[in-house]
Amino acid sequence: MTCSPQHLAEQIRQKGFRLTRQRMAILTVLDEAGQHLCRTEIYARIAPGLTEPTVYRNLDFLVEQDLVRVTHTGNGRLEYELARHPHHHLQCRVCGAKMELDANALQAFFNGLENSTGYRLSENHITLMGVCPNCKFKGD
Amino acid sequence: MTCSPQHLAEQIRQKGFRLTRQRMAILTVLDEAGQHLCRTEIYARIAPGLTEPTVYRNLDFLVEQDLVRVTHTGNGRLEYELARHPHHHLQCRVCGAKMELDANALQAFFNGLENSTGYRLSENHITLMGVCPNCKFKGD
DNA sequence: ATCCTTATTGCAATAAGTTACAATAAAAAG
DNA sequence: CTTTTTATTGTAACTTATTGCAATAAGGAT
Repeated sequence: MTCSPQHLAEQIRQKGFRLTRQRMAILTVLDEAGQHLCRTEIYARIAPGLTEPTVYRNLDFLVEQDLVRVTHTGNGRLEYELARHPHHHLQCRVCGAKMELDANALQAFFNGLENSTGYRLSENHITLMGVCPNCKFKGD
Repeated sequence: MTCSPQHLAEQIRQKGFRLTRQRMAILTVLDEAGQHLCRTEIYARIAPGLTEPTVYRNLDFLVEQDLVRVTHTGNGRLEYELARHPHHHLQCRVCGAKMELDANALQAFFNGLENSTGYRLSENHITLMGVCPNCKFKGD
């Protein structure tokens, strides 16, 4: 896997930044979780010895460096995960179930928008809200 | 205009909720701003006498009732505006310029996703990030 | 291995946001 | 108009997030 914590750590060095135990700890937590976590969850899971400002600042840093991806969920919170394969999310606003949308599924749409607006679209990890088939059925 | 503060206020009553001066004050601030505002900005602009919990709770309430629309911007903050015509935003991550995307421009894309996923997509006000033509030119 | 440089961290103070619950007031009924 | 009901608000305590700055330690140089 090209996105192990070790690999990401190496990228921090290559970009000319310092690899600290604090940054390593955050990457490890995200790796072991294997899913989106919000800031407080990350802070809670991390081994004692890191302060909140450090954790939050480093999350911002890792996002800026494209080593961690951030998305906003239905509840308005930001959630973080290691930047593995690009994807988006579709979340049910009733039961909260989430499904991944492959980035390719949105590519054509993004291309069309680039043509019509002149913008270059980049690094959008979006979470769309909807109602899943299950809850839709119950609702009817 | 079908979305004046007065009209929205009337809808609150029609839905069986109470029209309080606090709710009216929030709608008025959003109306007079005529643009997205984040929570702290709204709280700052509002006439004295409203408390933070009241402002924030009512923003949540108004969003739930579809009278106010919320979107997440590039900086991770949530921004609010009166629910006028449905649209989305495209924001330049370099200079911050924003442009509106008409909801119709995304309709075909949403329809396709509904077919392939089985989800019903509802009330997504999304903000896509990109680089505007201007900044793209300077960058090259 | 030791010394430098300065990016990064921790601390302390502050600001922003949340929660639980008692007090208030909007709207309906008499 | 007065009373009643209960949705809504304000208060106070608490949790989470941010900021400025001095102390620390990562990584390059000697």
